Amino acid sequence: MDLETTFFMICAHFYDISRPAQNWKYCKSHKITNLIFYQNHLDAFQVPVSVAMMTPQVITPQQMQQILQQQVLSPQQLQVLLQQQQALMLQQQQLQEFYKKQQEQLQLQLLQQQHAGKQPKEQQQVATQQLAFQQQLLQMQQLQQQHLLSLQRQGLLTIQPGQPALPLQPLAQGMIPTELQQLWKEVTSAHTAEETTGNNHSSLDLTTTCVSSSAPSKTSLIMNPHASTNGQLSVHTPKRESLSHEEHPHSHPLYGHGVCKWPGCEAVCEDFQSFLKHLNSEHALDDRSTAQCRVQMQVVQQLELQLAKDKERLQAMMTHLHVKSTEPKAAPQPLNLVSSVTLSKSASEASPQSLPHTPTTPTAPITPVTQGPSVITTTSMHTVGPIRRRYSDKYNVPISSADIAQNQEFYKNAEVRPPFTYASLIRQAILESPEKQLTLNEIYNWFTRMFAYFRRNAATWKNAVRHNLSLHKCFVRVENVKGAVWTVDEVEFQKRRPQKISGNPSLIKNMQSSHAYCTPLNAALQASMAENSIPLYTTASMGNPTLGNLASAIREELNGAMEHTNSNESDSSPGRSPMQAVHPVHVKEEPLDPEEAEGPLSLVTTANHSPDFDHDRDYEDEPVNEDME
DNA sequence: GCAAAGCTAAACAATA
DNA sequence: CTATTGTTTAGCTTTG
Repeated sequence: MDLETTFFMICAHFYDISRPAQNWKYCKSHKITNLIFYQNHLDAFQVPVSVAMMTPQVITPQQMQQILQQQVLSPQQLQVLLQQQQALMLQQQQLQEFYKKQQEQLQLQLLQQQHAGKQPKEQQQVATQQLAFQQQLLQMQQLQQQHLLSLQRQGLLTIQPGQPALPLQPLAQGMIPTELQQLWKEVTSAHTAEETTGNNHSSLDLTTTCVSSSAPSKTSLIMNPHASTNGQLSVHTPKRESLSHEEHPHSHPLYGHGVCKWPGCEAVCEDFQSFLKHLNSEHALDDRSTAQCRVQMQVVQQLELQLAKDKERLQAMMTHLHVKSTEPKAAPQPLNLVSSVTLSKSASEASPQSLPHTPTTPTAPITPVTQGPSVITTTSMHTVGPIRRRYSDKYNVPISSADIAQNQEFYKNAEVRPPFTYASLIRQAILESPEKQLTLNEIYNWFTRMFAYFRRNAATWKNAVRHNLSLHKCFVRVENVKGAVWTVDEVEFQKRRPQKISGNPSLIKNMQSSHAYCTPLNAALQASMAENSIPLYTTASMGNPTLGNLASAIREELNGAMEHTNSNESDSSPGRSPMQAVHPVHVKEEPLDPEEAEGPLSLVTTANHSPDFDHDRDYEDEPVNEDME
């Protein structure tokens, strides 16, 4: 007896052989497939390669997608990455400008010198000078980097804790090059001054530069909070005052957890007094301290700049999305969408103060994804192309009308792969149709209409749809006058679920609790289900579409839960799908199981033409018209 | 480690 | 003849 025959027989035990051929064929083919595969390729199991942590500076769209979907990073980390990207771009721009300026200067110098003396020798000299100057510039830049790096190592430039190894460069180099240059010059000159003369002359330089700074008030705030009232900022005395900080004995910003928080210091000070001593001795007004201070100033300014920019951007995003989010019907639940949950979380945590309207609208469409190819997030996420199940499938199975309906705006506009299986989506498409039946083309249209993601790679997903239709016995092909349509055998569909949902009962709970506000409905549904007559399509007769969807969700969850608890009761239960009994149309060649053919419920007939499905018809204009042809 | 479920690709047949 | 629709197989990954 060969392997296939053996398996054929085994499968016949588990699957009703009298069912349509596709039922057990699936079992046979798949199991044999797997068995043969495992027999022949035992050594070929591949360990899924987990994507290594990307360097923070370069994020490919794929990685971005993965980050978003896998919740690898916290919102803060995402924020940081965003900042880094911005800083990098800024840096590039500024570097270009910087070089341009230098070129102009050189040109100017050249011209001047040419005017002064026109001897060719001098021209050569100028040329060499120019070269030397350029080299000097390069050197200077390198030194800047080195210096900043060393500052980072010393901890001079502190980074928020919890951030993943944030490199300094993006931030520091985000500074305006001229500023940086000057900063570097001053820092180095301070050092050299220290080395050579040891005097404090450079501190005077600091004073002048501080006073002549473009943002004196800001500077004063940073240097000394008390000096803000001082119109004429004098660095020397206020700074000393600020450093002594005697007014706030135990809340010195430079003192915490018994450690001096001076950048790069971290000296342990047992009490506040010793800290003050340490502060006055180690961090007195000298060249080093002032230099460090200035570095810190720059960092803070840069951060503020970044923050302002990001705030602005976030505000714009939120405004845009808020407008959009008012479009869909009341859909206040982000539900179990991995991506949207993550995103909304990150969005709201990123800078809550700039979002006056968000706290009250935790809507699913809080997505950073706006339409149009100009927006980074959208495009970068979809350019990934066909993504293979990056999403977590465990959330797929309990797909419900509510899941899709409440997030439909999101998926309509964002080319994000919906975290639902093809089977679930097909079922949803069919159930949303007024007749509970769709042609293949109508299903296609539903996909493209409801999900931006499916506006790409049509060949792939259409093939998958056809594959699913043929493969899963929950999809029944029905010959119609117009041709063939597909319907859903709800019982078959539900049958598949207990396996998956069994491992995750908490999911059901969460689901139910998340819909706690319709508890009465919940109870009613439970009651109705307890009677063993599952009112599969009663939602259609409910007035409120949202409630209907919610009820549908609950019912489905309960179905899953119940089927899980009393195993295969549904097999013999009268709660059979009405689908099979409903359509008078001729069913496909294979005769149905007589038991199944007598579906006791015919609720669907009343629901079929319920006007309440009109809200779904918004999305069905096209296919309906197309079908008329 | 295994089984089940899912996805993608592709071959192929039937049909419009 | 071509495009669409439907079926099936295969190979692979993910999940429980």
